[in-house]
Amino acid sequence: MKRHQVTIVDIAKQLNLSKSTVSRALTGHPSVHAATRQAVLELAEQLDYQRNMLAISLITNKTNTIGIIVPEFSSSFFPNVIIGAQEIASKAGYNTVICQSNETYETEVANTKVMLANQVDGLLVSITKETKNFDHLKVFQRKGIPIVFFNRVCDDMDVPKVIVDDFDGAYRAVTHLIESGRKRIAHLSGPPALKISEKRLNGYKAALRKNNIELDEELVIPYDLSLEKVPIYVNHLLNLDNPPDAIFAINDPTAIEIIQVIKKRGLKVPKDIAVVGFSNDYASGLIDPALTTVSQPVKEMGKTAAQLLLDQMNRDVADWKSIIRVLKTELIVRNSS
Amino acid sequence: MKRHQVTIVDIAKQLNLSKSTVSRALTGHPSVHAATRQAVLELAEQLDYQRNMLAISLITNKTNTIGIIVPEFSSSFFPNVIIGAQEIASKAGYNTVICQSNETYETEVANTKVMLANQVDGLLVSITKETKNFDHLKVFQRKGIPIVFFNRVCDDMDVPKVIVDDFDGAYRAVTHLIESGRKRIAHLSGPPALKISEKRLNGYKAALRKNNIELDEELVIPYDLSLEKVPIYVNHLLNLDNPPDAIFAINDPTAIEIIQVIKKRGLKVPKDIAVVGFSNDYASGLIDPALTTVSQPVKEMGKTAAQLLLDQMNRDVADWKSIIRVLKTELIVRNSS
DNA sequence: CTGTTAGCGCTTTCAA
DNA sequence: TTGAAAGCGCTAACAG
Repeated sequence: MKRHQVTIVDIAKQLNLSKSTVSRALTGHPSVHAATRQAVLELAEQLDYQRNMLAISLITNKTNTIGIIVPEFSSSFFPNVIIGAQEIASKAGYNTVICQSNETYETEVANTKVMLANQVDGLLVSITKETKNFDHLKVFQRKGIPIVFFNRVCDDMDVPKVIVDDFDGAYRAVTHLIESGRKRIAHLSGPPALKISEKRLNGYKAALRKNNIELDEELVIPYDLSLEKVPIYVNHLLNLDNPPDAIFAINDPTAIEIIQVIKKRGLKVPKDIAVVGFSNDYASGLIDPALTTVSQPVKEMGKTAAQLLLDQMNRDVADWKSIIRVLKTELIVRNSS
Repeated sequence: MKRHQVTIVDIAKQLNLSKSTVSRALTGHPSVHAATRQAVLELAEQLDYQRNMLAISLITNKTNTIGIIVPEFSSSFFPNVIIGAQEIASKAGYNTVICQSNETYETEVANTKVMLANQVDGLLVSITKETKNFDHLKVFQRKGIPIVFFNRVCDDMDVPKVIVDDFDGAYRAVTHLIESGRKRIAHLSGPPALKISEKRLNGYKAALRKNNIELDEELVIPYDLSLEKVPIYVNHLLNLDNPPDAIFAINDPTAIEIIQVIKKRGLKVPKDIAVVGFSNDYASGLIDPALTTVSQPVKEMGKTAAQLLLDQMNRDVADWKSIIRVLKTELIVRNSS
C-alpha cells in the first residue's frame, strides 16, 4: 500500500504560496511575513505535517544521528553508559542508533557498516575484547566522521577517549586488600590486548611493589572474559600448593563468578579468601557477601563521551582534538574483603 | 568541511556509462551486460562506494529501520528482549533505533516523535507504567506503520502482542508458596493500569481461591514500581497485627528490594517470611538468599515480537492481524521460599 | 518579503 | 542492453 505523507507542496497549494515560502516559515526563517508564517504553521499543525528528515539529510549531508557501538548489553555497565550518552545527545537534538558487537570482531565490523549506511554524524565506540585491527574504525576518520572511544579504547587512534583511572582504581583496591592483611593476592586479569586489562594489571603490580610484596607470576591469570571459564581458573588457583588468600578480578561479573565458585567449594568469603571486583555493577551490592569493588561513574562516562563527540562534530576536521578524559573511581568496601 | 562521498555519477563518468546503467549493475538488475556489470562492481569496490540509503529511502519510502521503545534499560529484562529483537531484525536486513521512555508518558510521546522523524518501517513498544492514553501510538496505525507490543501491552489497540502467561506464572508461584506451608501471602502488585499487574494479581487471587484461602485485601498493595517506595510498603506489611508469612512481588527488582528491607529488619528469608519474584533477572540468582521467581523467555520474547512485526510489514494494511502470542513461563524455586 | 530555479543521490519510467 | 529525463521532498542561492 502507499503511505501518504503531508508535504510542503500540499501546504503551499492550499495556501497559494510557493514552496520556498512555506519552507522558510516552517524553518523559522526571519524573512517571512508574520501573518504568512502564522497561516503556514497553523495549517501544518492541522494537517499533522512532519518534516521529511530524509530529504533534509540528503541535502544537508547530516542525519542528526550518532551511533553507539558496545560489546555487550547484558551487564548493567553499558546500558547505563548509553543512558548517559543519550541524555546529552537528545538534548542536542541527536538521535542514537545502538549496536552491540557481541564481543566479536566480525560483528563489530558489521556494526560499523551499519553506522556508515545510516550515515551517522558521529560515533561512540567501546571495542570488543578481540579487536586488534582498527581499519574499520579508521574509515570514519578518513570520511570526516568523528569518533570518541570510551571504556575500551584504541591506543592506535588519535581521537578523544573517555576512561576511568584504571591504574589508580586497581592500585587502591589491591592496597586495601594488603592493608586488611592479605599476603597472597591473585589477579584474574583481562585480555592483554585491552588497555583496561593492562592498566588494572599495572595498578595491581604497583600496589604489591609499594608494599614490598614480591610479584608471583603464578597468581596472575589473564583470561578472555568468557565467564564460563572462570571456574577453571579459580579452581586452579585454589589448588595451588600455596593458594592465594585474595583475588582481585578484572571486573564485577568475573568477581561474582569467582565468589560462586569459592562458595561451591565450601570455602568462605572473605574469611578464607577475599574477593574484589571492578565496576560496581547493580548485582554487586546484592550478592552474598556483598562485593567490594571499584565504582566507576558510569552514566557520567556516557555523558562525557557524548559531549566530547558533539564538540568534535561542531569543529572542523583540522581542529579535531584528541583529549583523553580520565574519570575518577571510588573504592567501595563491602563484605567480600 | 565538506565530506566527499563516492556516487554513482563518479563511477559512471570513469566508466563512460550512464547513471542508470551503473545503478542497474549495482542493484543486480538482470538486463545489464555481464562485462559492464563486472566493471561497475569492480570499480565500486575499489572506490569503496557506499549506496546512499537516504536517497534510496527518499524514493522507496522505506528506511529499513525498525524502532524499539522500552520503559527502561537498567534491569536485565529489556536489554535482553532487545538482543533477541535485533537478532531477527538484522537477519532480515533491518536496523534498529532504540529509545527509552524512562517510565514517563511524556518521554514516550517524545520517543514516538523521534520514531516518526526517523521514518521507521515498524515499531516495537513496551509502554510505561503511566501510559493511559494511546493516541501517540495510534498515529502509527493511521500512517500505515505496523506496531507490535511486547510485555507491557495496550489492550485498546488491535495489533499483535507478545506476552507471557502472567496469570499462570503468578498462579504457580503462589501455589508453590501455599504448598510450602505459607498461610498469609501478601502481594506487592504493580500499577492497576498495566495489564501485567492485573493478570498477575488475578493469578494470585485464583491460587488463593483454589486452596480455600480467603483473600485479605489488606495484604494486596498496588504500587507504582518506584523501587525507593518498596520499604514503605514492606514495613507496613510487617507492622500489621497479623503480618504475612510470604510476599509475592510483581517483579524481580521489587522482590530484591523486599528482601533487603526484610533483612534490614533482622528477619530471616525464608524462615520468617518467604519472597517470590517474577522475571528471573540476572541479579536474582546472585542475591542472598537466591530468589525464587517465575522466569520468562526474555530473548524469545524479543525474537517473537520482531518476527511478528516483520510479518506485518510484509503484508497489506488490510491484512494486518492482531495475533496475541503468549509465551510460557517457568517457576524457578530457589532459597527465598 | 516572496517566487523561481537548481540540485542532493538515487531509481524508474520511457525511448532507442 | 543502454541512455535520457523525470522526480522523491526538501533547501538554498538568486532574483525580483
